[in-house]
Amino acid sequence: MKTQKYHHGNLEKALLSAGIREAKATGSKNLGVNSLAKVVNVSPMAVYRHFSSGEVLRASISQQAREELARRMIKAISVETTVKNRFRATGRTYIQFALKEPGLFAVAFVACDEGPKREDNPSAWVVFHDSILDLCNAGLIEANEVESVAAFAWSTVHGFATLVAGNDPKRPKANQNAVESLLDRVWFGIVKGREVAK
Amino acid sequence: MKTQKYHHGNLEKALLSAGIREAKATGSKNLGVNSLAKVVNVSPMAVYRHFSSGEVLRASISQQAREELARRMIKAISVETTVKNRFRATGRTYIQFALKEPGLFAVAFVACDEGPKREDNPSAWVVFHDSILDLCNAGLIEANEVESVAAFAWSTVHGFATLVAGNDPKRPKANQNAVESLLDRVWFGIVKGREVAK
DNA sequence: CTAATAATGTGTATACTATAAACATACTAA
DNA sequence: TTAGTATGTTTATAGTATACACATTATTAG
Repeated sequence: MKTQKYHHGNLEKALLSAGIREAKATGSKNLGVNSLAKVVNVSPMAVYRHFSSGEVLRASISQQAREELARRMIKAISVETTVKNRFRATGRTYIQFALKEPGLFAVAFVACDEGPKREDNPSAWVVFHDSILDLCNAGLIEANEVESVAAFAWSTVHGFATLVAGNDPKRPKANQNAVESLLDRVWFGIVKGREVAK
Repeated sequence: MKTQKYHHGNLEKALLSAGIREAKATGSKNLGVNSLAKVVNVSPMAVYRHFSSGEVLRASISQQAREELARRMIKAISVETTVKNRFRATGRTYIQFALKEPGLFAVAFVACDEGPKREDNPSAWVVFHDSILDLCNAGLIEANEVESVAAFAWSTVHGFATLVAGNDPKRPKANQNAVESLLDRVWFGIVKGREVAK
């Protein structure tokens, strides 16, 4: 058994890990300074040596969650062979993330500043946006449509994920067919009927 | 000046009104039991005579916000003359609500149970869903597509509204053109390229 | 009309949470 | 080794939710 050292070793990382664990289990509840400090066996004030406030701590946890999503999207893209399929894979992964990790998803997009911003770490938005730029490079959409398409596709996928991530039984069902049907409709919206053939 | 009566008169309504006012001004901050009690000049514990907990109070305020949105959608629909335009009006109003009343919109859909549920009061979801049933009645979509279309259209509009309601400058712009372009794409996704003519 | 009772509000007390300030310990570098 | 810095703890303050007991008013039954 390891004796309780005065210094934790890597409290910052421990807090973020604990936050992610709590988020997976219970969403945005239990992400308070005191409760997380207790989880990692440290006094509440120790947290402030690494995060200037509880809000900042939660924002960091939120970003960790978004980076996890981005990693899954990148992985999903890597096995696809066409720009269209890569694009669909990003959307599919996004929605599946919300379904499989509703707590993490909720934390990832709670009042966050996620948007078209390139950070050091993989950003879900950037991965998504890049897949749309690829559609443009492949000639499937016009250059002046990129932002419009991005807003539309991101909105649909994010909206659907948000709606299905809630555990309210009255929300839209999200079985395999529902997701693929949604992605079909997104595609029609993107190409505006120009290319309806599969 | 009216003397402070021991009984407030209609504390429940006063709390909800105060909550809506605070929500318009600052979103979901300042919707605590103590702060709202102070706003209406009543002791914190008085709140519990009308709402069993702070969570229940906030859920009621949230529902008020959703009903306000539903009223605006109904009003917008009333001046349109075609099923397609009525449908577009619901989406447009939804997005404009998020733009004009970001605080109210945030409160309306914070961890709420909004979904396909018919309540006594006008529900935004029901208004939206009905406009899609009308598309079906008009023969623009098939009966077996109704739920798929509803999930798609609601997701897109809700997702876009969510993204633009945040005041992060890096989010999608939401000028007139952006909104109409989004609604165009939703329409293509609904009819799946079958009817691309305006 | 009056008295019991129900409805509604207040005051006090407890338990959390966030965080400031002062102090303690341990790591690092001169 | 020692001074300085980084990282933790303790203590104290303020805010929030809410249980419990009590006060006041409204309503209703006799």
